[in-house]
Amino acid sequence: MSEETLEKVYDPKKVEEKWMRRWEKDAISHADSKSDQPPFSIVIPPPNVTGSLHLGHALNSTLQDILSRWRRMSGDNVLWLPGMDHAGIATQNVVERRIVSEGKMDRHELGRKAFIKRVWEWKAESGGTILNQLKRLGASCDWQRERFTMDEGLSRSVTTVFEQLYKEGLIYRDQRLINLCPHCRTALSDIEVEHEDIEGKMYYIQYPLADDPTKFLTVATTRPETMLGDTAVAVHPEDPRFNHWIGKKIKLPLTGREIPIIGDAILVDREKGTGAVKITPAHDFNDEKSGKRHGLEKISLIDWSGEMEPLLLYHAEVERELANLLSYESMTEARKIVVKALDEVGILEPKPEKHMMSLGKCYRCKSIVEPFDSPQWFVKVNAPGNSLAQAAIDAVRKKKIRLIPESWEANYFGWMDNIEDWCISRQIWWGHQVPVFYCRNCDLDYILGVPGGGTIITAEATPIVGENTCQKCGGTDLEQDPDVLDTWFSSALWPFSTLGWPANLQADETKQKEAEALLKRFYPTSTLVSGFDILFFWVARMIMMGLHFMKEVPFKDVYIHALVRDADGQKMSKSKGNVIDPLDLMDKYGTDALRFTLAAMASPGRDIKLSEARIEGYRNFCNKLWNAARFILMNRPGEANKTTSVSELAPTTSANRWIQSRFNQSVASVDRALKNYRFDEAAHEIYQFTWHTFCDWYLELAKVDLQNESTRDETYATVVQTFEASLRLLHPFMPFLTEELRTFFKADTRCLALAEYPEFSPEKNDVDAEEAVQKVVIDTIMAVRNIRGEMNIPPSESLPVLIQAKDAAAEKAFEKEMPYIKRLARLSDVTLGTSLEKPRMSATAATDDGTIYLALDEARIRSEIDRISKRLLKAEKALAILEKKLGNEKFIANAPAAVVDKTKAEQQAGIENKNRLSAELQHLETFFSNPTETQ
RNA sequence: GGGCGGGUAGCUCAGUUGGGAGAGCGUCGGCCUUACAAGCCGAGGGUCACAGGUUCGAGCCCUGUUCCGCCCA
Repeated sequence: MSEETLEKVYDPKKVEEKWMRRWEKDAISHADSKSDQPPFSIVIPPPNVTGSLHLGHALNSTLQDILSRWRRMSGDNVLWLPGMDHAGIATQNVVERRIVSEGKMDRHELGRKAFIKRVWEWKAESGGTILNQLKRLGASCDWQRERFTMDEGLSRSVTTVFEQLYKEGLIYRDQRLINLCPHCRTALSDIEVEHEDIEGKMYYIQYPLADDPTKFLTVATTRPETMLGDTAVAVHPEDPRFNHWIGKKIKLPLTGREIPIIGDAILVDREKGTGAVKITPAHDFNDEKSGKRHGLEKISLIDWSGEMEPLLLYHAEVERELANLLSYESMTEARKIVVKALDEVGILEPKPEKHMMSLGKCYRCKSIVEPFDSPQWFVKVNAPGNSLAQAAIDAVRKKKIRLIPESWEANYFGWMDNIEDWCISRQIWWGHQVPVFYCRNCDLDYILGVPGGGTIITAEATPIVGENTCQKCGGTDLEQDPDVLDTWFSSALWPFSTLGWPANLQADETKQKEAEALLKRFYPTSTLVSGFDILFFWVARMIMMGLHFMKEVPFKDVYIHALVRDADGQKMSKSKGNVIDPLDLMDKYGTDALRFTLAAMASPGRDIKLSEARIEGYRNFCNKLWNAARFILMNRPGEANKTTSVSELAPTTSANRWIQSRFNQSVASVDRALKNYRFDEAAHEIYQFTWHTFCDWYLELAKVDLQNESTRDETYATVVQTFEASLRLLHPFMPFLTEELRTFFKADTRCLALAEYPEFSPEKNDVDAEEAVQKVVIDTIMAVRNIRGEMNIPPSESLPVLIQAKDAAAEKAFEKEMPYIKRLARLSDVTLGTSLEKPRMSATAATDDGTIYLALDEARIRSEIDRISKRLLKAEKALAILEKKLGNEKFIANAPAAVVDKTKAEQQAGIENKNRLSAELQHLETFFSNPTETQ
């Protein structure tokens, strides 16, 4: 290919798809279960099967891809395992909406079996678009090993885990309050409830004594509608106002019931409210605990839809007229009705009082959740002697698992120390059905049909787990538990279930061997990359399950990244309408630019406010590299082939030696940054090197050597070598562009993705070359440019200068590097020497090795005076700080000698600089006091 | 109420053994310098939220105040 075919501007669209296909064809990311290379494994946080790529995924996957590509190129046997989560509630809702739109009422009309079939059909048709989007992002997952939380193997893992935990007593069934989402009609775990502070109203209700209706206790509540389910009123046992009433009875208003007054020092805070508290154990978590302490009955009022249920109202002995009004009303409606009824009786104290209260909402549908009394399955997380949580805490405390950034540890410990049992049953259909059965013969009374379809099995039924027959009667007529497991239950097993655990249950011997090999090689996985929002949902539970079943941590490092927000720092959400679609950004700026932006902004512990300006900047970076490649191709010797062998190249020119040394140091920085998960630092280092060091300085210097017959070949070779190596260094961040560009310089049939990552080697450091170029070339050129810039001397105006070298050695150095200096500073003519006669009036600049004189015509003397004045002011300021420091005796006495010496040296240099500048200034001013002398 | 993170240039943010205040974008000035105007060269811009303390020395360590964000109760 020649330069004619390279367009002036990089167009990502033309190359991205090609390389996506090529990587897939070459299976660059397929891990070898038998390879002896060091393993490196990552399991992807499985996106929801219903999902489509958002910026969170883009960030998460970009970081994983950078790690994967980096380790792969570094010689590791990399497994990045992709897959999806069945996302129980979310998926069920999606499919259910479709059914409704097709004219059916709801899933119950379809029936469970048919519904699940429909979900699978939906998945086959429209599920998993996100995986293709990940491919577009360049994700180098091992696509041949894609898994799904509901696939056969993973379902086997789920059943195995459930049965074992049950047999260990770590899974149990209980009837208690859980969080009910009335909209999703299912139980939620505690962390699936989001809390929101809202301004509520406090109601004060007078509860009359049963034996003396003239006396009453006033209770305060934010939820008056639940009073129909009260089973006691509590006061503080040491509260002299009320404690003599303990043991008496209350006639519960609006009902036919009498309830006891009890003393409860835990529940009642004497300072707050009225000092008397209504207890509703079926509708409040704290009341349930108090009820348990005092043996109170739980009287529930609502059904699974969160509506007032007539039979329950009857059981609660609610006055019939009121019960009729309340039947099938939501809690919100019920509140209005009950408040009105209380008011009519005249026992509502009118104290309109605003009160901040916390409202629980479903994390899926944002409906208000209700505490609901029902039979559910739980995982016991802190069983004495067999505590899942304690093991998970210890693993992090003993650094078997590192959280990065470490600051998340406090959060992790805080949550784990207070963790409560995990409610894992969900009353939905899409998911792993609880692998528990009940005997229709023995427990028929406990298996209840629910109006509108479905089954409820009460807590009294005896679970049959891992057996085909009833242990009591030997019967085989079994009914499976209708609930399904929390989606997070199966994703908790992801790091080992995806590798084929349990291997002994694989279908055949080949599969078993493969599973064993995978587990042995890739578990524990190396790194988990996760957003902090699922630290508890997912990460903590993987740690518990991994430790329990594999006896080893599931991953060694957890890199926790932040949220991607919009440019104003707002969380992106559909309802706010501020969602930025990463695919749009990829279309507009190219995938590499987006990836690079995300990596460069991924500073630990800080949210990413994504701005398009930043992406645009990195789009420009892509273009810069593209044009560097164009330039290099333009300089390719006609007959040269692509396989420039430069591995043993020992360059001789200063520029060539310099760039090799500089590149080597960049490699070290990038390596250090990546090892510390500092994606931002790695990205900045590569950006800085390729743009400013390689393009801005080196290529400009190389132009000189390329025009010189004797240095041409080595220079072209060095240019290509360094550029190609830079592409490799950059590849994990910008896979598409780097692959494309490398094809012009390497006839390698392998992808760049499989090439070697640059390695730092101390012997490649070249201190002499670095110093020569920095001091003699760069400092000099910058000095001249500063003069030009300040005086607006255009580059087209070539300048003659004098360079006064400070000694013979310096003179030699200037002599040697003069071609670079002349070209980059655009000098027409240079007079070099150690004792030159300087021009009468000139602009001057000093470097370590000499002084540069630029003859001035009269018109520019004024601006030179300005320029020198500015510099003098700066120099004086800097010097003053140093002198103050050195004038402090305590500094001399206490600071380390090295610091003092350094400061003294700086002071010396500062003085010389200042003196030189002020002398120069004086000299320039003589022109105006005595202009004739200029001639 | 408890916990965590943050307040650094006009904007977005870096800045970890305490000793130089930095980057990108934007701004200003000069350039179509034979790869790149999505570019090149130069320049300006900050009492590092506030108040104390430790130290020879604090953006960095300690205490308090304040504002913003998040998590938990």
